[in-house]
Amino acid sequence: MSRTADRPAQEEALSRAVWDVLAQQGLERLTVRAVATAAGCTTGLVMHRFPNRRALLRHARELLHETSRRRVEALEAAAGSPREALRAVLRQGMAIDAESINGSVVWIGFLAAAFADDELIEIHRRNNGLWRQRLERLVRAAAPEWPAARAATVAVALGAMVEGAAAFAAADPAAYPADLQEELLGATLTAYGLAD
Amino acid sequence: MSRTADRPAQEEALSRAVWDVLAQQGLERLTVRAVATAAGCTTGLVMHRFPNRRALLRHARELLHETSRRRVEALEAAAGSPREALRAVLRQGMAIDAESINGSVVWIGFLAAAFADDELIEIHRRNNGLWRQRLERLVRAAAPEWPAARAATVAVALGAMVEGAAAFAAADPAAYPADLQEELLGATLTAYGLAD
DNA sequence: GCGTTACGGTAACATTCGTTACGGAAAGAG
DNA sequence: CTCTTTCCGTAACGAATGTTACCGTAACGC
Repeated sequence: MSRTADRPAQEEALSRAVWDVLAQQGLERLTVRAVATAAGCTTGLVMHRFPNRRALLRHARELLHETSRRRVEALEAAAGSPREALRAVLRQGMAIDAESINGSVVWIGFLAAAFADDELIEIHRRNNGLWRQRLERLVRAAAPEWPAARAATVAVALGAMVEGAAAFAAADPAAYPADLQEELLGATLTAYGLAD
Repeated sequence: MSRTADRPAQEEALSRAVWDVLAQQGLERLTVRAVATAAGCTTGLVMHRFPNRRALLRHARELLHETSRRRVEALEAAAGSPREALRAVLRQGMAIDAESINGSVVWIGFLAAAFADDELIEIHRRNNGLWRQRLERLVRAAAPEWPAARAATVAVALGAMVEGAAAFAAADPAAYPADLQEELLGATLTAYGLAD
């Protein structure tokens, strides 16, 4: 063999470049050239790592999910109680600092792109289903006395509220500051009887 | 003068074509030619009605807001009680049939486009602020005994839940059917003590 | 009926897109 | 040191984009 490039590391760097472009320039300017520029390389490397643009987006979407899954599992493991775990996991889905605001913008960009790409929408649905299952499990642990149907409904309601709040905050951070979002989460958990 | 074209009607038809393309092909395929084809004309008419593509998108976005505002006000006027009005207004924000699912897809498309267009994001923020004020007013009417801060928080929480649920349903209608969304709304209103 | 004027379709423009092909260069094998 | 193999930047391709210019045409005033 000759020189060996660290392909996984390059693929991850390119995926992060996809996130950057999506966060700072939007879906319409998410071109192969823009990604290459953001990654500090040329289109040559991009097209040698991925067969085409769609595969690049798919990889970036999968890696985004994987990253957030790892973060969520760490939060869950670090939590002192089921209700603490539920709150922490929901909280990380909101857009409460510059990084998570960027994350929400990227999330919305991928969602919009998915409507024009069957494979992206498939990835979205699978990940959303896993997210829903996770929330359901956390709610069941936080309220063991509830019937299963109640836990399922409340889990989706909580997930939807967090997702919507993150979208609001991503589009207008000044109007939806961090403390407002924290208050939303606290009020909602309290309303459902899931606060500490 | 010579022949007089019904410019407002044409502009509305073109805006509706923008919605159609956004709903059926996604933001990435939202081109001037695609809009013209969907409207049954050529790019010539489009570019004679709007100075450029961005102005076309802006008009379509404004008209979308105006349309939904009228629908919401009709629901509000037809409601028999403040709580009925609140529920009806929130319900119409969800994606419970083919038309409202399309509406949610379009809404997400415009939001994603707004991140790359200062004027679009400005329109979004203004409309979102009006939507927030409306919900706040409806919540105050539905729970007159609440302090203002409580009403404001709950209004945003309700709006975020509806928006998130609509996004979930738009991306995966089979996993988030109409009755599930109705149940989400009912459970959330009940949790806040705002159900009938 | 005729001339004028706005209307909008046609076609072209430069630019940018995704993708492909090529070639120079760097690193390991012998 | 040399040969070989992999890596990736360069440059080009055709297609598609937003936008502009042009021109036939249909309707209205007279």
